[in-house]
Amino acid sequence: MGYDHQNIEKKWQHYWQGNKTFKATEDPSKDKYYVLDMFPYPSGQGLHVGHPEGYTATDIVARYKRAKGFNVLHPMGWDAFGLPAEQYALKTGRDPATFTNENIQTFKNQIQSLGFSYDWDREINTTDPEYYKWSQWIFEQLYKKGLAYEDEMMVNWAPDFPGGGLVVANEEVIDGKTERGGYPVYRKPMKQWVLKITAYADRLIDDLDDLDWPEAIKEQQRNWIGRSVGATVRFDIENDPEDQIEVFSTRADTLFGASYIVLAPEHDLVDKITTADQCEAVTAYQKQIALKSDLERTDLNKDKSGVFTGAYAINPVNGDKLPIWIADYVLASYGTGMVMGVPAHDQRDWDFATKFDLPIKPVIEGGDVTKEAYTGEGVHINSGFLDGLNKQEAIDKMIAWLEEHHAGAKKVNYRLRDWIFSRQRYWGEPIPVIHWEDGTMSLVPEDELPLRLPRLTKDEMKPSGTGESPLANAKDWLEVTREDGVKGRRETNTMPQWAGSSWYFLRYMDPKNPDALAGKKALNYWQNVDLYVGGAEHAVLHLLYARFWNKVLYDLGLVPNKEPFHKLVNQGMILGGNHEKMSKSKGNVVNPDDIVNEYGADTLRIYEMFMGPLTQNKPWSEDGVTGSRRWLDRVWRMLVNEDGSLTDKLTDGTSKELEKVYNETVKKVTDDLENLHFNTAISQLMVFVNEVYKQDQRPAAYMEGFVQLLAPFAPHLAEELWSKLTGSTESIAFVAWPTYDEKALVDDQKEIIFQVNGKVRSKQVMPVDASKEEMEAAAKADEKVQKYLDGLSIKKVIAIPGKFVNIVAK
RNA sequence: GCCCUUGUGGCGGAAUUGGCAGACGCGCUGGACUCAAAAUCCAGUGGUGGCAACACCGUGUGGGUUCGACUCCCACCGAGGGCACCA
Repeated sequence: MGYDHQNIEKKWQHYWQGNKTFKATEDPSKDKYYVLDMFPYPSGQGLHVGHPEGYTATDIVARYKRAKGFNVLHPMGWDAFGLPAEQYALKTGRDPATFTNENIQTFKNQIQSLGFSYDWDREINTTDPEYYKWSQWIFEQLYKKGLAYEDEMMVNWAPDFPGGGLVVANEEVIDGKTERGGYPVYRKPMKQWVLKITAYADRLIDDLDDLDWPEAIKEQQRNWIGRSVGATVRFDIENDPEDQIEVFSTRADTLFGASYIVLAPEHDLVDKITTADQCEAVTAYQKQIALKSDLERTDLNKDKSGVFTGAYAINPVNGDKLPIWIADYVLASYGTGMVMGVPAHDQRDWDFATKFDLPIKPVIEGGDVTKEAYTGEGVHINSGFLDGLNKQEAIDKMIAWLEEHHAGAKKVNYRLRDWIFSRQRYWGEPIPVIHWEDGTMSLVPEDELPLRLPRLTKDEMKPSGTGESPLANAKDWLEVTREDGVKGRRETNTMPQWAGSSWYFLRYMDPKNPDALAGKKALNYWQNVDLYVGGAEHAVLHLLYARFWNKVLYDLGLVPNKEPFHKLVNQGMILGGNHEKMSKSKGNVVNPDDIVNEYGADTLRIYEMFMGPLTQNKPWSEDGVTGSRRWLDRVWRMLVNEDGSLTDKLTDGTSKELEKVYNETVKKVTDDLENLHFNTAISQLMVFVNEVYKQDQRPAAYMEGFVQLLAPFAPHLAEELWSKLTGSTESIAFVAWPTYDEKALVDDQKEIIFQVNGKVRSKQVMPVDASKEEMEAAAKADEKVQKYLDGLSIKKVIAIPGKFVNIVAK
């Protein structure tokens, strides 16, 4: 009878649940620590071995911080709205609410079988009306602040998306296709709900600086927001006193080099300025462009195309007549949707000008503009009052000139666009808005929230075919009548999956509060998330949206912190044994349930943490799992006999032989936990066990300390060993973390390295406080060193006390 | 094209501030135990040459800085990820 993981794990999971060991309550006498996992979407597939990686990491930190005396908030919940459930419902006719709850139960059982120390009393579920009541409430606050508006706008329309097509947010479009499923995306004007995330663009960029996040993620967010500082320039239009051309440029200094103007084909001004004889060509081009998907407009078509409108603009700085063209390389959605063409110093403009034979006029010295655009630095030429200036001076001077002559101004532009918030779907939070037949619109009153999703039959859930949400089929739900008899229709679009996850970290602080998204007291105590762990795939979606909502709530005085996640860590992916991403088709998927049954949750936890650094991708290895299990067996045998009794090698007091390695282990494991270096912490625990096996005596104090160090990693085994060792009936969870004796780490003798010309040639044990001179003398006297010095003269000697001596000789 | 990350034994990976490269684990080899095997325990294990002491080589490639470079600098190559007609 050895280490029986089945019984031990069941026993302690039962104990923790029965005793509510990990229940968190606000306790002002303790420092708080909030450690959070990105909550999962409870798919029908169940847990993947990738899930436990991050969850184990946060669980280790949670358990460590508890032992360090922190009051730890460590919750779990379900991001349960979303498209896969709706597609499954369409296929099977089953009610999404029902099978979503079944999936949640499966996920929960699986997660609980891994022994994570979540406070399950705080479990949340985004599809629970008591939860989405507050998602809707937040939407209403956004609306009241003018941050949620309905607009007829160009949206990303994916007509082939199963279930009748779908509008997706800009962030959900990858290479002109939908992130989910890869369906082609077209631009289409549609009336949609939009959130004004652009109003927060500057703060979303600037506040990144103070966050303890991976630099790569911060950089991605900065790129996504895409702040660019430049100027607008206004051009009069020949024979059209009413209108003006206004372009955005980061290089206003090249205005003297402008040789044409380009408008986006969709721009409103196009129809007004096009001359009669160019009308046909322009209309044909517009039609052709409208049929292209985003992918065709960008990736697939690097060749420039465009049409002349027949109109001319007047360059404000020199009065030049510039032809106005339309071309699809100018995007309606960025800047003003118009650009000035400076072919000599912009490659795109150069390509266009070359193709259509427009003049190329250099205004910066350098390069050869007959071959390509020159985008390097240089002195201005052919530029009137800018001649002789360098880039920055010229930009500043030109902007001053434009402002003085009312022909332009300094301007900041963003790549970020407002967040398209409507989804033509059933399985999401209903947007709490009513459209009245008198043309007005109102919010569902707060005291009527939550606005519940109606149940739909299989037929009702089918797409309407118009691109409208299936909720349009729910007649009883849809139609409302006001007290004054005016009829209305509910908004049928629902919120995207990102809504529920944009604020869930706040709900955990006070998950049952019926009167607020969370109570003041709880919010002020827990503040924000100290450590947030999850996959890097959410770099610009979830993490940007959650920061945005948090800032809005902060501005409303509802949350105490301007940023929701102080420290962010992205765990790496667990790859298949063949170093490829796990997938069903490749047949390299590992099911965590199998590992837990055969080897135990503690083995899985230890293995996943020992594989390598948390943040890196690592291949799965079955041999690695058995190795981890063998080590836990070894730990068990270190303390427990075959018959289950404690080993008779246990002794009172400490031991000289183990003193140093024990203290080193406490120090190393503690330091490594602070830095999330779980793999090296485990390796140090292994070193300690190896040393213990070399000794006959096992000092109880060291054994207990070791079990405490092990507890965050392998909590079930540690609880069992702790109860055997100490006879305690209490959990190890709150036993104070071991400390180490600094003095025990210092030797009075140390091995000193003797180098000749940087190569190790000899070693000698010396007193640790030996002086430089003593070390140098010992090195020179060393036989082997002398051998290498033979025939050479010593040029220099470097000696670092306690480390090494290097003799440089020629 | 631009940006970020990364490259160390047969494999996963370690190496604090520039100071013994390869901790720990897997695998492999040998030994102990056993009638035998498994399990376990102990030892060895970067490459080349040598019976050996030992020598030389060695952290993607080529340079450089330094008494000393996996670590810092320059150029290049490979892998992974992000952005990409954003004016």
